[in-house]
Amino acid sequence: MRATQADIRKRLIDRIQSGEWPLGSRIPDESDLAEEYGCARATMNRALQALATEGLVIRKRKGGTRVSLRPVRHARVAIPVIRDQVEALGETYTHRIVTQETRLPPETIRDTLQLHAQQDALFIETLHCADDRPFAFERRWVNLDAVPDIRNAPLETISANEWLVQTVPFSDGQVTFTAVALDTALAVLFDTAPRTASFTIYRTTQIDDRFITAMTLHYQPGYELRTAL
Amino acid sequence: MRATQADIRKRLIDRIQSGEWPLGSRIPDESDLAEEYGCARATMNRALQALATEGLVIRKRKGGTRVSLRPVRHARVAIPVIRDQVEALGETYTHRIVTQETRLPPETIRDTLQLHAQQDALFIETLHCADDRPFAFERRWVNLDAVPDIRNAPLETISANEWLVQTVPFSDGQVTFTAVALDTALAVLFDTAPRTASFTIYRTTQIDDRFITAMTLHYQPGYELRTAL
DNA sequence: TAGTGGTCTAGACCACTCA
DNA sequence: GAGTGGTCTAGACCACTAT
Repeated sequence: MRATQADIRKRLIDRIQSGEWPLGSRIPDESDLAEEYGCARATMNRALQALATEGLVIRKRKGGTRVSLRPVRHARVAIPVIRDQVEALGETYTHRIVTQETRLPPETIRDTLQLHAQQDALFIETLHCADDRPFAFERRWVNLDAVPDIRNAPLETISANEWLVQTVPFSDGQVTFTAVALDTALAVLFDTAPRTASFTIYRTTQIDDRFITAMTLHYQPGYELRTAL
Repeated sequence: MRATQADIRKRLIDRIQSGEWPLGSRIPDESDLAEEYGCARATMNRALQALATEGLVIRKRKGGTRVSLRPVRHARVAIPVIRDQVEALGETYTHRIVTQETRLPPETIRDTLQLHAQQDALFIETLHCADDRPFAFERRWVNLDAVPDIRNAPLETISANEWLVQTVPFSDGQVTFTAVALDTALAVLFDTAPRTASFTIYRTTQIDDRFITAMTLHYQPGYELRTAL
């Protein structure tokens, strides 16, 4: 069988793990390795690029390819729509709008969404439930200039989370994971003690330089976000 | 200038965002698109594969390429060595071993590391500090069969975290992010109130089918893990 | 400035999977 | 069975950067 990129990658990793190529050392260049493994340079290039993406090697033009001294591993975390997350657990998704109003946002939100000084924004609080039990609580500000149509969206039927994903798909954004203590009102919602720890995601969404929405999502106590390295 | 994969990708995304290719619709195949954009099929293939990796389109042999109905975004999170994390903040890293002993692990750890019934494992608790302030607290079990040399490692000088990254680099593993309430002892360490919320990472590490270590890492209250979508 | 990786082209064959 | 994506080859030129 012909050598594939995946095979070659494994064999290269072996040479690193075995210590044949120590951390920080320079390894042969693409052309030499391609010849050694009997493949085209393009194939070896793909294999080495994959290793670079994983953080195992560092590649520089003219500088060659080196085994990473400080391999930084990356985890790829899926950020699904909450409905999908609940349904993936085999439970029934429902949501309830707790607050929905158009008003002046606080300064931090105004800065984040890059709004003008006296510009209103849409504020929505949504409780997401799994089998009627609270699953996550969402606080969201929406830039009405960026998505004016949301004024007419049936948010009782389709959550702002879903509506935005369908309407402004493929946006860019920033995500922050953290842990916060639930305030009293949220503790009541989740039927737990005040100050219980909640896994929390803070997220902003934009398309190009147009800031669309800023959201805080508090998950139910005990929620875990899992992934493979 | 010749059309590059990145240019083409942007132009394809535009056609999706503009609604020309609605969610769920099938888009032309590689060869047609390559002809339309005046590039080789391999180039178009790379562009489309990138979109597939981002979750924007779904590709199937014979089935063609479709715009994803439910785009699942992914965030790529770096999992650095804690020393690097602290030093990236411009602070000085130190660590202190709180506990270090070889003993029988609890059942959950025994299962996770796939140890025999009466097999000892190394238990280490480490406090990681930034400018002498507690930064994160690590509880770790190490499979001594997998890395016997750790018995002789100078763990006071180099933390188990760093030693393992250098010794068994490029391992696979599972990562779980969650929020937990600090117990009393940890609250004292972090100089905060008991039950304060702590961003917590649970992680296991393996090479092939060899389980090396299981670790719980409690970050200081207020810690945030940031990334871009 | 020369060596190295980055990436495109044109062609080929293969592997899935839908009809 | 036929259409589509998956991926390899061989060659070329370009862009960065270490020396």
